[in-house]
Amino acid sequence: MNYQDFQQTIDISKDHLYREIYLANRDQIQVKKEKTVIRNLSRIFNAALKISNEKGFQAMSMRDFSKETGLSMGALYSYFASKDELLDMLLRQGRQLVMRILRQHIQPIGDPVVKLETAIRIHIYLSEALQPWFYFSFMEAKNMSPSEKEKTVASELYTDQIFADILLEGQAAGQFTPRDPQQSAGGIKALLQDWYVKRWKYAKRKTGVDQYADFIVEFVMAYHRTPST
Amino acid sequence: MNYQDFQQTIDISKDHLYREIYLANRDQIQVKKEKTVIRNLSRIFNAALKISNEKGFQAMSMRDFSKETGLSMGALYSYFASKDELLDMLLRQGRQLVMRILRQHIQPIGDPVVKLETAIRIHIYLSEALQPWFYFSFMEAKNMSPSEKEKTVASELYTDQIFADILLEGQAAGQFTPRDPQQSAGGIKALLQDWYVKRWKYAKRKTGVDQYADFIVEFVMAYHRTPST
DNA sequence: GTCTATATACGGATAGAC
DNA sequence: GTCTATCCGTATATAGAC
Repeated sequence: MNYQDFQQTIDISKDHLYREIYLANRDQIQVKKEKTVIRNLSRIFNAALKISNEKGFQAMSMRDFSKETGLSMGALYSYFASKDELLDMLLRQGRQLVMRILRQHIQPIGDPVVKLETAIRIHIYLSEALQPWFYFSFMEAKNMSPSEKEKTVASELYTDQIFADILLEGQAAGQFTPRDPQQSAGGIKALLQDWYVKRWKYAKRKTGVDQYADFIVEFVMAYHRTPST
Repeated sequence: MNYQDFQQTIDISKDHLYREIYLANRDQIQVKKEKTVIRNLSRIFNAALKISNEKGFQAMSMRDFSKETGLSMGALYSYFASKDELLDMLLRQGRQLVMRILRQHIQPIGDPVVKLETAIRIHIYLSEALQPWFYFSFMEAKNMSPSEKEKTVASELYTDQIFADILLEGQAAGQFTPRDPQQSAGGIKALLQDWYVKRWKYAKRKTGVDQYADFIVEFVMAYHRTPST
């Protein structure tokens, strides 16, 4: 699989995304016309990610935000109860989408070597497709409400565990070198995160997403398919 | 070298650190008694790093800050002209210290294989010794003044280049597998950064700094001292 | 050198008109 | 559904007493 193949599978999901978000947050949202809500939620999410990724969520004033969305401050507050709740909504909905896509792509695969490569590629491709959200979630962890913070931590540990499990399985089958799976999983995650955290660097060097994925796969495989020292 | 060896070399530098900072910022600091300045600068730096690493530099109010330092707001403003200048001073002084120690330890080494291992270990040990500053610098990059931001980016690229140069040298000598040195250097940096960015995770797993350094060295060496596929 | 008290601006949030 | 006008708290920064 390469990035283009992946993109096609995710575009379908994105079509229904804002409708889902609307349905999941019906109680909070005071506006009732579905079409309006979907249009404005899309503006709200995009604007929040854009401004936050430039200067941070806290530094984004509601006046900045109002300007970027094209909605008045009064109108905005009929979509969420407070700025903090907007933050929680963004994180919650993004996390759900990410988790769903990850599971969809990784679960069906049997062979550990193929599964490891697929898990790496899907992570990178997904963080490319949803780069603003990934960066946002990474940088704003500090500002989250305790309950959201907890879920973000849990989600980080969960994806670590996906990799650790694949490695364990492959070691049991004799396909991978014996290494500490937890430690390896952490290392892999660090390499995956660099793609969306240091985007400016890779843009500057004109490194493409497929090129980066190839590199990480080789790097990781060299450690896990070589006799240990 | 292990972390304990490293610590002894850095403690000496730390003794003179605040005196240096005082001398470098004499023009800005209105207080003239050296002993007082050094004592208060130490409080100021530690408090700023502590609060910022909990909730971010912007979210740290001058009232919080005053409480943590034990100095009144009026007194604080005789050590820096504005909150933004405090941020710049913190970053500038930290960067200088980090660069100096890196160069000291890495430059004298000849053999590329030893040099690569040493560069990795020194980076990790240094980020352990100065963890609050490293985390701070990483997370606050967004809020920096344009000139500071530029210097932080330059510093990131500079340390990338240190690794790339070692790899190139080793490849020329036939000691390393041919790989893209820029790409490898970026990957190594990502692994090094995880140690101070995800400290909570390693603390939870009780992974020690020497254990982490051993892991990264093995991981990196597996990729660079194996026949390429 | 350090404090307390305060000037001044900007933040999030809401009420009520349209 | 959306807008404008405004409330009120809290932010940074400073002036002047000690």
